[in-house]
Amino acid sequence: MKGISIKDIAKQAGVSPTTVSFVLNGKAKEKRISDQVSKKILKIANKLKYKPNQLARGLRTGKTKTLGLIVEDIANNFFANVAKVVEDEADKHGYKVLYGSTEDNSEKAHGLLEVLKYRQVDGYIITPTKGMEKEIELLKMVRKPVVLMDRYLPNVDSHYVVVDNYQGAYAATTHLIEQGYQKIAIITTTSDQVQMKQRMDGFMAAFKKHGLPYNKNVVKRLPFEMDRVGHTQEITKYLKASKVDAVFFATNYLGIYGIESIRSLGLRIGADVGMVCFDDHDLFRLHSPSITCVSQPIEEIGRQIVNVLMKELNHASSTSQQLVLQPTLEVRQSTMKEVEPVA
Amino acid sequence: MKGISIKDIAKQAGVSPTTVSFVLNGKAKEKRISDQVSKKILKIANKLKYKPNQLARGLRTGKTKTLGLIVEDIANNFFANVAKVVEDEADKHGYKVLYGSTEDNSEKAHGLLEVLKYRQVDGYIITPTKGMEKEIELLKMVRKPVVLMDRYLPNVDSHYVVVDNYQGAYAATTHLIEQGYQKIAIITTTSDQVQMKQRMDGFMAAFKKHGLPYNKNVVKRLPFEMDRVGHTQEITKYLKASKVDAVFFATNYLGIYGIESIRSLGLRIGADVGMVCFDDHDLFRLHSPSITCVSQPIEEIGRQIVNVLMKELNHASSTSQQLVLQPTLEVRQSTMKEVEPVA
DNA sequence: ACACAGGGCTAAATCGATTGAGCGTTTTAT
DNA sequence: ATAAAACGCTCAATCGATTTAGCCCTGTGT
Repeated sequence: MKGISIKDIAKQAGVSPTTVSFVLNGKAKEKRISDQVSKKILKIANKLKYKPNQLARGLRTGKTKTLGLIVEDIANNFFANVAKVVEDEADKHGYKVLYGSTEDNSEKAHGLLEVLKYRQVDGYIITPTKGMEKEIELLKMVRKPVVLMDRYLPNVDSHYVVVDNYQGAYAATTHLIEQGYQKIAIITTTSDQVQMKQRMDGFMAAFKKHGLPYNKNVVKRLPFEMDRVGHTQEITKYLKASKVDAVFFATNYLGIYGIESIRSLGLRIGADVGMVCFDDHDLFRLHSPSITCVSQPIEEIGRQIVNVLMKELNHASSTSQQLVLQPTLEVRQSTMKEVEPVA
Repeated sequence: MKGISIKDIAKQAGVSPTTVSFVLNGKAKEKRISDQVSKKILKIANKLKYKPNQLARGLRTGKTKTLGLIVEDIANNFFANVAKVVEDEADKHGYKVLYGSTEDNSEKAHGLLEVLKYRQVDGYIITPTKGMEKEIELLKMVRKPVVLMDRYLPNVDSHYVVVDNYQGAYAATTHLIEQGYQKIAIITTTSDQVQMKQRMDGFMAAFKKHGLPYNKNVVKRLPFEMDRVGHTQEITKYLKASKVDAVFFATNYLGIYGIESIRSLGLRIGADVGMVCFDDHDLFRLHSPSITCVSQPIEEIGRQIVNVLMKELNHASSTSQQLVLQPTLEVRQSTMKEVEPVA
């Protein structure tokens, strides 16, 4: 029950714990341990199924082989999926993951960082909240690798892995225009975080490129804190008043509320009102008509996050790795003016 | 950067680390440390924002204040939601959570247990896979608290938190009957795990109670491994052949495939074919018509899991705590024969 | 006055792994 | 021939907190 320690191996091999440590850490050559002894130790370690005690090791080396994953909400589809990939990838490198959700609340985020800090995690994967700049800088100070995800902080030079929100929004909007929609609107949040700003910019660029007439009614902003009923009411009201024929929803949940709103007006999605949404969701794929969306490469996001983190853990680079992945436009039925037969 | 240690406090207070440790662990009285010294130490600890190094503490005590959470799939809605509650609750007790997904694969599950073991987690929350009996027994041997979730192993005496699958299925089936559906079928998995068996039993009990005519066509079983296309094809074929007027889907994903299948047959959900599904999903709530389902009390499940675990961590009880929570039937449009206006 | 009983605190061992310094012996270089 | 280098390995300190054993001092009882 005690678990096999390095001492047990040393005893069986008739050598000192030091030697065992050297061999097990691949320093046999460097430390001039004979092949005979090396082999013997390895064999015994295998036989005993020795696993180093990570606590002891961590105490001595300061490395815990643990990563801290701070997401906005682990119960959210996108983050849960990324979390899974991250866990898988980290595992390949012998790392485990401690996670936590911020609910986009700076206080909670701060608390999580505190805990992870005195748990001595080796690296951080963070979906930053507002005003987190100093904390990220602090982690950089103490040379803890940090990779931001989903969004980054414009005035902090850090590693990050995000998608090209601008391009995604641009492509989605262009698609709507090419499908023949004329009065296109964007429904977004009041947030000024970078990812939202870029989606807005991408939308506007496509909008203006095609010379669509702009007035302030083209943009509808809704506060994140508003509840479900509030959202659908506002969207419904807006759709009724503005008589748009297509909408670009800047987030997942806005799209969902949008579906409800469009339906409640008795309008047909696609035929009467086209729609595209940023970020995919089971619901969009399975809905009838299915919903066109800008899909984020979740697998790749997760892989790259861990990839960047591992590089930093091995030898910190001087320049920040800032990866902008391309999302893909998933064309579905919600952007088709002709009614298609249900597949 | 080094972090405040117990020695720093000792130095400032002019006492030994031992004394500091006693005071900080609330053993001041027991160890007869004077109030003066106690207060002084506490004050300094606060001022310095001392946080014990969990590694050192863990090395000495064997307690890491970390829980291992092994779920079937962290990217799955249900598990992700439970995970979130678990994390929150654990945090209240000063515990952090290491997670992992099994994909219902015994090999992966075994690997996860290995890692968590030599990471010295204090307790385990496990969604067991087949043939995990010995491993659970082993953990019991070494007195590591384990709480199973979602399902349990019938021939292992362990703690667990599950929902009343039988009642849930019984209520759902009864509801279908009371809504006037006559030819009711169950579509379930080929799995013989306990939760599936109970759902089947609950269905059959309601079915027979109301004297519905039984023949083997009432039950359709589909293998878990089958892909999406296979599932929808099989379900579609079955629905066409059996001419049922309502279906009880025994899981989440079967219900989703079911929606697709029913639609592809040009049938109206609710009006032509009633449906109920075990387990809720965003899609069911937002689908139109919305889907009646048996909803699991996720908050409560998460809370109770941690609750049981904490009790065990504090003082192991001799009897197993086996909680069976009641699910609730969420009646929605998919079990209404009359077509309702979309809300 | 002397033993004995607390009271108030500390020294040192311990958990398991890592690592800088170093110790004998043999080989190589000069 | 003799110092220096190469070998092959080990000692002991260290990480930070916990915990057992015990030291010294004061007060009490007889």
